[in-house]
Amino acid sequence: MIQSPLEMRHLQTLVALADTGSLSRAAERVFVTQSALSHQLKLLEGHYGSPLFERGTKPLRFTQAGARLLALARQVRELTAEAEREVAQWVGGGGGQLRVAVECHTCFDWLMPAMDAFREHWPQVELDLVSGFQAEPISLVETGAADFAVVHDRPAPRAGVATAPLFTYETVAILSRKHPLAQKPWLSPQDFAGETLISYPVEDDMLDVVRHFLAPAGVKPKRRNAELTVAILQLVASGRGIAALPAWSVQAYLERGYVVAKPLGESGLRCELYAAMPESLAEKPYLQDFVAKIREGA
Amino acid sequence: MIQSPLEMRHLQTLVALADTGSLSRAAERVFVTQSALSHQLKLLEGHYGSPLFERGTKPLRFTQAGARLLALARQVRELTAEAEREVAQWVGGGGGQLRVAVECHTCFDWLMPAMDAFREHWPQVELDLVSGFQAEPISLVETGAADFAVVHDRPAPRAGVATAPLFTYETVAILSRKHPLAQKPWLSPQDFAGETLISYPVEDDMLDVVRHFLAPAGVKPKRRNAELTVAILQLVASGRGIAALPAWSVQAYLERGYVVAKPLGESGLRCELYAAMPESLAEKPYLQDFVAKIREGA
DNA sequence: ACTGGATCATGAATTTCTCTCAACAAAACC
DNA sequence: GGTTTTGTTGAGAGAAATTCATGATCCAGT
Repeated sequence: MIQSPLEMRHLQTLVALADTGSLSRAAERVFVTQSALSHQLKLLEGHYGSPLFERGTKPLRFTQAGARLLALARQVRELTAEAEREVAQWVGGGGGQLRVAVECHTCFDWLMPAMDAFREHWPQVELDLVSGFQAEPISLVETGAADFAVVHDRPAPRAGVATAPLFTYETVAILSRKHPLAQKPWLSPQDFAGETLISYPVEDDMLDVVRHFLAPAGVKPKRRNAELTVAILQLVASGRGIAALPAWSVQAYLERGYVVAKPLGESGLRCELYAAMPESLAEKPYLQDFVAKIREGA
Repeated sequence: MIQSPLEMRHLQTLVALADTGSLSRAAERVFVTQSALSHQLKLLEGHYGSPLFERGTKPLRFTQAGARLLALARQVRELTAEAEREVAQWVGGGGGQLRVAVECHTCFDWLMPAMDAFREHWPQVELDLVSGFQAEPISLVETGAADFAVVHDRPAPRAGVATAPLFTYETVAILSRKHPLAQKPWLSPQDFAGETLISYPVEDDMLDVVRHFLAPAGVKPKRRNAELTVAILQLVASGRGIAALPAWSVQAYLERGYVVAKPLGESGLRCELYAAMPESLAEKPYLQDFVAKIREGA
């Protein structure tokens, strides 16, 4: 065994690097500054006497050495997670329940894979979805009706409720390619004034656009609803109005040129997603694992 | 992936714990204080909510959780070492030579397994033994005639020569069961006065006993030589004299009651083994790995 | 049961490291 | 060519692991 400076955090970094394709995004993923990663990698590369990836390519490309260490990282992470799950199930008795409350429709896109992975790894934990569309999800946690809520922005601290950041994303305006506003580099709230906002059938203040973009500017466009993301896009493409969705949820359609996306405001509208859990459960390994799975997007 | 406090150092600790069977010996093995390990393990056990091994049994017994993590540790260490060897061979070109000089006969007992493992892992490195029995091994390194020397005690720093601690051991006196001195709890230098010292055919000052025990007290017993450890034991058992050998090298014979061992001095004679290497090579991964293999005893 | 020695635990202080911060360099992108 | 994104670097702050000193516990041998 070579005494090496390789630590778990380096393995996490490598995986995040491969998953995100850039230093700065990898830094977000592991909740440190990109400066930290730069230092980390400099040290590693110094130790191995070789660069681990080519900088300045998008996405970055690993060198042979980097790729080998990345493979190691994936193996080790997998093995470690497995061992720790086993131990946790012996120690914790294996039981438990996890009732998930969600307030945003698009969340299901990433929630489903995470839930699937979870079910496989924690078969003894009862996993349920409780609708969060009527009540505020966080109050469901507070009252004990849910064990896990996905909420927007950092929630105000409440007694008995722990929170953890999940990830951030950008919500963008979606327009038909032929829409007049498609010429602008970005959209202002006023641009929505005469338009129809196409969205999921939820309350106004459950929508990122309304809460953080339109409402502050006093703009209240007409609304039209659709249950499914594809349906919304259909309406947008046929010129029935504008939508506002998380950038990643429409990635595929943008690449095909089906519709176009525009930032909301000059610097875009970034939204943060947080998890809220009962403090009594926050330390449970299966809950922490669930959070981790969501962060990794699987 | 559960975000866990499990770090590489913890895995090293677990393996050392299993190999040595006690906290304090494991601490020696990883070159930290026993206190450090105690803290480490307390943290780990706190995290997993379960003890990892039963204390106060000799050797210690792992719990189910501890055993699982130990298995993980072994896996991860193996995978990591393998990956790093590959990377090192790509980066370093794979070549190199390793000429080993040794000054003590018993060293071969642990050197051979280490060399065997090394040959397997670094097939491209030329591994040779150069006799260190005529010259002082460390000067062979200094003159460039050897790349690796095993020496006693911490060597005085020399220009261009790097040193690294290998391990410590106790050398004990070996007597026939019927020998009068076998009644004493420990032997003083004076006890050797009228006796015959049976040892390997090397200079006086190459023997731990002489250099650190007898010579300082001005005692110079008669000497009689044998090439092989078994031969020495033979002579001892038949009452021809006393030997002084590393405790671990005669372990098997002691258990069978073939001979008896006595500490040299009231608190025993502990010897330290060091490696001396050219500074220019000290950082080479294959050299560090060789050191590591020796420390692990394989 | 008592004593001596070895093994392990604990708390405070220190050292060691990593991270962040802030300013800079280098690309990339209009 | 300016402007924005992305990565680098050095210094300082903060956290965490280690050591040191000491106390508790356990086992062996009488």
